[in-house]
Amino acid sequence: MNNLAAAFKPKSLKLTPQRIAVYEMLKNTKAHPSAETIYNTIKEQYPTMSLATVYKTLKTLEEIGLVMELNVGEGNFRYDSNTQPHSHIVCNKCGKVDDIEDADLSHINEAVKKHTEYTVLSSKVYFYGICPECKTSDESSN
Amino acid sequence: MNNLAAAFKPKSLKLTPQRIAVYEMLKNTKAHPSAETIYNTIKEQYPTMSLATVYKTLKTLEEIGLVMELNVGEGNFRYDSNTQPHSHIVCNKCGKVDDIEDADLSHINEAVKKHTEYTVLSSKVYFYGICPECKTSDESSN
DNA sequence: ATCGCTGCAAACACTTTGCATCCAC
DNA sequence: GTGGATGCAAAGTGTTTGCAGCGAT
Repeated sequence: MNNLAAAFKPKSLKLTPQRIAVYEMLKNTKAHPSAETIYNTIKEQYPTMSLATVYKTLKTLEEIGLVMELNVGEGNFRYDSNTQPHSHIVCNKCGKVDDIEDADLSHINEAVKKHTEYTVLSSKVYFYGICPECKTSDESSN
Repeated sequence: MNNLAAAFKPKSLKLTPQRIAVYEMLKNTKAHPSAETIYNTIKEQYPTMSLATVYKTLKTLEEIGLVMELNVGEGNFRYDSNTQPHSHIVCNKCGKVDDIEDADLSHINEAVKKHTEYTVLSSKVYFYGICPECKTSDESSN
């Protein structure tokens, strides 16, 4: 939350309970939730919270670099409060999204510069597969 | 189009003019168009074509592996008739999407297996940057 | 002739916007 | 006190679906 205050002050953004709740919720999960999921979670404690506010807050947080949007190809966005470069893996069965933090993929940005005339600024890498839990339930259903 | 006939016959899918038009249009462009763009292009020659048919056709083509969906994070899907593994680069200025075909990124699937308990099946890599055309127009506007 | 495909319109899911009220500063 | 934020509802996108008529096999 100190993160929030520090980032908000110079932009004269207001530190509202709703914004704090959205950011704290994201900080405390590894699930990369969608706006809808964030809304449903927070609503339990902030019954007045509206989905539009969640969207507006996420957009604000993204603009100041505290949150990043993920798009794993489901047709909606997921959000991640880890803004360090890292890749993600999606379970093709249950749709879960996990971080992949330790694999160093930073060299691919360098590698690709030899093959394009674009100025390369960033990259997003998504892996797809089957998570351990779904592998286990596969076995039991066979 | 022989591709189409060959892929359709065993699945008893019908080879309609609309489906041919969608697939040929995708085969003849490098622009990774959205469904809407495909629709607008084809409509000139097939005025009766409907957007719903474009969507249905793209879904069918994807299911039989003749087309792949791209999701560069715009909130819609783009389509690519090149189903060989390759990555894409998106211009942050004009939104253009280009193929990156020569950079060998296949090793990242192997690399990531050391860092996850998922069974890794596939990956999607998107680079973001500025395309040569937009770099040039930047200079002239400065 | 059959069964799948088309095309229209309506429905849907996700996200954004307008605006009156509210509250952090 | 003021200007930005909230929350509702309505509108906007992109995509999917239902169904009657059509057309490829």
